[in-house]
Amino acid sequence: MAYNKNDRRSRTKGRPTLNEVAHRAGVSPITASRALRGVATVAEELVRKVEEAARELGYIANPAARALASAHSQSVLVLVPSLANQLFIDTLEAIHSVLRPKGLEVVIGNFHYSREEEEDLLRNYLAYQPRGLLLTGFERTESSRRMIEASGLPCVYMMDLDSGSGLHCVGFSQVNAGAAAARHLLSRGRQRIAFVAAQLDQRTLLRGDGFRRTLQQAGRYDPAFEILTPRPSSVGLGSELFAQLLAAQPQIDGIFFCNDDLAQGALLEAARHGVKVPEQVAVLGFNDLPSSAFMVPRLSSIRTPREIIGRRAAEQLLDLIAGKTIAEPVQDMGFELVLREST
Amino acid sequence: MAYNKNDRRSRTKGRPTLNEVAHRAGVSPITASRALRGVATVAEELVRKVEEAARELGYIANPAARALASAHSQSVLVLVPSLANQLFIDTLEAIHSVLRPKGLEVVIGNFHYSREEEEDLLRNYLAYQPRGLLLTGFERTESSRRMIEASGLPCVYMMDLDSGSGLHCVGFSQVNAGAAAARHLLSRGRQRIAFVAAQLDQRTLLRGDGFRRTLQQAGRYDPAFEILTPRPSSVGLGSELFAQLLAAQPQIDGIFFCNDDLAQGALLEAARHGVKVPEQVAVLGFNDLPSSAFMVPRLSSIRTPREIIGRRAAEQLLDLIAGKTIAEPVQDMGFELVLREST
DNA sequence: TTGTAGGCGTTATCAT
DNA sequence: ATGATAACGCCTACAA
Repeated sequence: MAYNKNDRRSRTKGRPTLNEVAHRAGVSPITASRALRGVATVAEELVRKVEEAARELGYIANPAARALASAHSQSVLVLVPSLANQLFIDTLEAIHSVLRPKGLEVVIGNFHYSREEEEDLLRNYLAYQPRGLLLTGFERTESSRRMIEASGLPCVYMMDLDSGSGLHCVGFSQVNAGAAAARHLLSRGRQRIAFVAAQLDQRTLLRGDGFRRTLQQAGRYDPAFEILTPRPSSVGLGSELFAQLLAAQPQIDGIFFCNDDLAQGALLEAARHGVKVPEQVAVLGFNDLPSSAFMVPRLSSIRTPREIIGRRAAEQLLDLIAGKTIAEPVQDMGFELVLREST
Repeated sequence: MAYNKNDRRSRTKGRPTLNEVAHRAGVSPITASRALRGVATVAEELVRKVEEAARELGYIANPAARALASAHSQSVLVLVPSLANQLFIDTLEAIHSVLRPKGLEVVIGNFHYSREEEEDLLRNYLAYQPRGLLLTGFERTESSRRMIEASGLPCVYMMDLDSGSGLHCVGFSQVNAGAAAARHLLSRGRQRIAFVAAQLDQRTLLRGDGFRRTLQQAGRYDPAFEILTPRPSSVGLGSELFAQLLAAQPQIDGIFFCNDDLAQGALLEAARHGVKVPEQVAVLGFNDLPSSAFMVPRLSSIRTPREIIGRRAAEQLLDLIAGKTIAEPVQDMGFELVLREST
């Protein structure tokens, strides 16, 4: 019997193909395919044979061929604004932990807080035909929105909540979190309360809104007590802004920082200048990063449930991919005020 | 003229294909392909036409089809041990900045300091037929080594140096860095010098070796002044280990931490207990993370050139992919002692 | 410089 | 329950 050129039984180099597995198992390629994917009805014994053949050959499916034939890859595209913020690393880990066991690859796109970059990432990565999308927040370009819509892909939005839109989202109310921060500082008897924010992404701004509104309602809002800068958040920036704020407004007795790294920098700067925290000025952070608990004084913060958000968002996406209807498209995971020594 | 079923001129749904671009430009698909990739010799005017057609159609090549036909994707696989360490984020950013403009996608694999996980990642991601590999360090399983070898892919090793092997690597001598740390502490007149390390990956251990050897040569080595733990490095752990070490060995007057986060934790713990740094005990970190410069006192550290390492490694890989011969397969990027207030 | 033919490895569709 | 056949969209090889 002559082998035709498509027959790979005798091939000795390169990775094994489904064909070879099929031959070794004595079945047709399509049966091997089905057996390996656990779909449809394949006789138990055949499944066993195929799996054995695959194992012996060290067979691993070619994702490109698979994607081409099925018109979709086994990946999920996750877009985050930064990798420098531990917040998103934690989120990614959580996502990973639920998607990986399901055989889905997590493709990470870092858009550096740039809407244009996010748009580019979408344009490029959508071409990979991912199974679903995990996006951060609701703020993006019109083009991005259209591409997401046009892709028809299941999509879950993380970190923020948006009840009106009908979008699937898992997060917490940024506005409420900001309000809670203000209420806490107020409850500590603080009178002249500042807000310091960097990066100025949508969520930061919403936090600021909630914070500001609460202060206003308490008759304690002063726009001079606000520093907003688009510069990237960091410990160094926190030190700098703290010094700047206290120099300009020495009477301030409470500060809410939009992220823990800023607050940590403030704590450090305060120590350097002998400013007593919380006696002279209370410092409240946001996100509760791991190191915050070890600052001097230990930083009070608002803990955001990024692990749960990541997990739930991934699970919800899994359901969407499976075609299930989501009972609760808007999942509020809340947040937690973590009181330590700095407030 | 009847359209055959392969003819997509009239197709109205789904993403545009190369065929459609070709038709619109009035050329054959292969010419369109060549024009878009900028390969071979295609008449300038045809290139223009094809590009215009592609733009009008919003054409984006299907990576799966491309990978299947060409037997390789447009991705580079980068394997790092952690995303929680800013060190690797910086490295990834640098890699990104050189590979992205060349049209290469950076696929990130986080192996969580686990050799087994790295092996899994290789097994899975090699199936994607990346153009090249960017790996961290030299420590891995035999299987991993074999897979890398068998893949025949260009590969550059980052962070450490290994002159004997003939492997391409970009990094610095971990041993020398450890030695430099010891020499510095010694030069500060420290007599009882400790070494605190977590994670215990190969590079950390090598740093320890260099550090230890230098102390031994100076007659100042005491094994009781060493804490090695496989637990993950963090600020909190640094605080804990510092307290533990000083309780057990109060006479210690200098400590080298294998990573800045540990050193930062130590500084915080010292402040909490009124231990004077550097008067009573000098604290030296490693990597020089951004926040270290803002600690109280400002942390002395050894700055590792991860940005340059990432960039150079990526550039070297690009050369390898292009089939160029590398003049300097081993690139020592050095390190820098950053003296601040803690030593 | 351009085009033709064929195949890359897998899965969907339709039979059996 | 299993298989034959034909795509999937692009690129390599070779031919013109």
